[in-house]
Amino acid sequence: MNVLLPYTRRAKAGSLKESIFVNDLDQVVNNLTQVPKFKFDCAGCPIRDRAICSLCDADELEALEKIKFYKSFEAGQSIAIRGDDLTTLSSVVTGTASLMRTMEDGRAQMVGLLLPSDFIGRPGRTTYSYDVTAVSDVTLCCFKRDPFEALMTKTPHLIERLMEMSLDDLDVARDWMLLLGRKTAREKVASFLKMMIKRKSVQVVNGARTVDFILPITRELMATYLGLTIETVSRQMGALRNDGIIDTEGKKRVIVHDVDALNDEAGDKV
Amino acid sequence: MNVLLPYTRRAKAGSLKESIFVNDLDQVVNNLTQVPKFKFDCAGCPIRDRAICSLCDADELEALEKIKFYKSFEAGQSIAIRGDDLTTLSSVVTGTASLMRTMEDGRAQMVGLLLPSDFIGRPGRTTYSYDVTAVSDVTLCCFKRDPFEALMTKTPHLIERLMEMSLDDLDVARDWMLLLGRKTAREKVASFLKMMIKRKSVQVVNGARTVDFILPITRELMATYLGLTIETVSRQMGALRNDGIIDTEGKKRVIVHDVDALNDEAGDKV
DNA sequence: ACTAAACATTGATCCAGATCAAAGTTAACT
DNA sequence: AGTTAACTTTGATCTGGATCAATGTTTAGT
Repeated sequence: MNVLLPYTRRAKAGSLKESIFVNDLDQVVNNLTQVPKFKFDCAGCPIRDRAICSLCDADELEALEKIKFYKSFEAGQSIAIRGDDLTTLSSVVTGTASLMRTMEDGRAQMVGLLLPSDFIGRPGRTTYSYDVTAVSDVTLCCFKRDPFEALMTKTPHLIERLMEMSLDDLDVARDWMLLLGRKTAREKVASFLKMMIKRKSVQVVNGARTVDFILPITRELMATYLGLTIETVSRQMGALRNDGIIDTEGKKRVIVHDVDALNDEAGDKV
Repeated sequence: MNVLLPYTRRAKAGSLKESIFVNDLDQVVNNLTQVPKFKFDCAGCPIRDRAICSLCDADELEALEKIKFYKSFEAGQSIAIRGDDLTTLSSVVTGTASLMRTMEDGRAQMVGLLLPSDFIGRPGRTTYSYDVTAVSDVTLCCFKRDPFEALMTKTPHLIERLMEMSLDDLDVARDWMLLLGRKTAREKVASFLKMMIKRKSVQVVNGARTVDFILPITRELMATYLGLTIETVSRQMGALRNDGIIDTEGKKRVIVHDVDALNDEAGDKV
């Protein structure tokens, strides 16, 4: 049996300062300079090119702009609980959030990691299907469901983009199923690091070989993500370090010496 | 390590007669009476009410009817391999197919079980992301990608329905992730039986308590589905039988005595 | 009815990863 | 700089499910 404490235990203990995670350059800059968190309009929006609105033209964007509003959450805060009324649909603008499914006895499985541009909620549903939690400080671009759905019927670009995004999410979920069902602990951890490199589009330092980045989540969340325990994640990180595949510094910094070697450890052919 | 033989080994050995699976009444009737397999038009289509076309009005249906054609596969046959050109999109009309991801060394994970009305392929992709295999004899309603996509841009009902279906698939995949990552073998097997009852909409015999049905897949595919080995699936089926939760007859028939008891074993609250 | 291939069950043993239990680090706040 | 709570690592042991190895059962085709 594989019982993890419910994630809410961590959330209660969270405080603003202690949990600054460095997910991308924008956020680092925000944190360092204490810039007010959501002073942008659509024109200056950091996720304009890949969010739900990315196919929209100027007119459509204007209509969206009229009904949008921002909302922010501190690291560790619950954004929504499975079963909550889904009155608001939103996009992650900055920060990282988790999508989680839990069992009565506390066993928890992360089923999605939400990064900037990812969409929360689904038109046509009236309640949340998952627990959504802010992993780092998070800013959401929100729409009330009714006006958004009304707009959607008039704006094929929105449906098209939402469909693209849903199908991409489906592919990610299914790859993840292979990981959860068939990969070894070492392969799981290597796959996770590989995915971090891919999704964060981390800058490559030494001619596509060495990559240096900051993990956006704790060992506990990694374990929840990978269907493992904290101890196993820790041991596998240690093993990858001993085998010279990676180096670590502090809790969060990871240096991958040879991306190809890491890919081999992940067990995917391509 | 958890190596299963690649599914293709089974496919090669398959022959038509040996693999008649009883998925639903239509198919039983087809098999028994040797009715030609796809003599229907859209008006008489058994999946009209829930397939990709379910929101379409008469005009839209007529346009679809012009470009559709049928294709059938024998049990065990490969429908497509990951990486194949995705020139044809299709809906399952009768039979059962599997969506599979495999690793180089033969480890395989089923990532979707396709039943009548489920859609295969995705607009906007040019290759298959998964191996698709006919589990029973399968009939598909097919569309060439180009004319279908052309039609889709003019027919919001198609996009809307495809989006609904994709989002449903995503929820199924994520529930499955919880199963793969955190459930015990017994819970996995119970969850599978529960899902069979739910998705097949099997007729209830004794006042919502006893349900009697035919498994559409072998122990091997159940194992591939659940991230287990054949032996473990077999032992857990035996354990559920010993504990009086189910009875079995032959390889495929299952009698669930108490659906509520089965639900408890599956480990989901609702 | 018989045969052979496919499929399923059962038993013995093993091992990857869980669990239990400290001890060691890190970093926010005083 | 020191304190403390949160987080991580490391070690010892246990166990659920994998693996190895037969044996039993079903069913298509002769």
